[in-house]
Amino acid sequence: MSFDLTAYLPYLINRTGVELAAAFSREIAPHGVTLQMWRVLAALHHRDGLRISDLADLTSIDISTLSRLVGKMESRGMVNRRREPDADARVVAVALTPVGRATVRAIVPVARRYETVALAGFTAEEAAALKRMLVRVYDNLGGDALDSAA
Amino acid sequence: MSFDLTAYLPYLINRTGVELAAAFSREIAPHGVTLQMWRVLAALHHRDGLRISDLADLTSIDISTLSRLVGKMESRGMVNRRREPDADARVVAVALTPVGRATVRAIVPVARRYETVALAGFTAEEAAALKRMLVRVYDNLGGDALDSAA
DNA sequence: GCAAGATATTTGCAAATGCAAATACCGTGT
DNA sequence: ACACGGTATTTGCATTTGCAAATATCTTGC
Repeated sequence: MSFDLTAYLPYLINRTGVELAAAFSREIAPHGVTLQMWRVLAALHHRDGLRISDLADLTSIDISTLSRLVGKMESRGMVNRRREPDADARVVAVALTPVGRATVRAIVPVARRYETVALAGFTAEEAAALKRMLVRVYDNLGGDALDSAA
Repeated sequence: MSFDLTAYLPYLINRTGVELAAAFSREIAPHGVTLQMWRVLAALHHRDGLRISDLADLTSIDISTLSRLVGKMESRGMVNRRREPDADARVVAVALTPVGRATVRAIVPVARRYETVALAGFTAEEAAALKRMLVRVYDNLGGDALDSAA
């Protein structure tokens, strides 16, 4: 029944993610942005005009949380929400405002520095290998391989 | 101002961690255990009799959340809390009960299977390399390298 | 053209979370 | 022995979270 926590992948990923999130949150707080808001901003920087459900996929934030978060960001002038009249009237397209874009511009350098610190001591090849492996793990979880009984 | 989200390490780590957590949570729910409870149980399995603050370090759960969580787990009979009379009376040692140990025994196989699925297609060397790199990233974040201005 | 089932988003609500203050205890210097 | 600054845990409180129900819209089959 041995089970080595310190070599258990979910443990290693979780603690790294939590640490990264906590440190980064502290750093962007002065910009008036929470970590979740940054995730939305980064997703919209990646591709603007996303729908709420696309944002949920891209940010790993629950869709109902996002609905409220986007509302808050809208009231702060970072994004706007609109239903395209000519398209499916159920979907809400979220787009960056000039303020939102300026916020992204302000935070991207911080984000870059963060990655640099996280990967200190890594060669470019190692960093790329790590990222590739994380994508593979993510993809492994996507399927329904886990639905089967033990 | 380009910023490729899909190659951004914190993004890759976060989405993998969230996915892992969500899927695993679903799976252990029938055992009457939440993910956070499992983290506490796994930490105590790693080393029993830990104090609340040690548990916080090991599980990445906030200490005040842990205080309440351990209370709940105690009321469910999974752990007990005691202040050692001969030792520092401020500290609370948390220990697994027989019920807690049985729960660990029930969940460890699920956890093992999870790691297997997450690492499907990885050679043993690749898996080990991934884990080593995650430890390195975690260690990189530990210091105060991030406190300095950009 | 309309009923019935799908899909996108919002909202209700209870539980979880995290910061800060409160509490309880320890240790040192005098 | 005692005041004082430090440490461990708990508690107060406001915010965030996520599930499920409600709402609005679409789509398909008839």
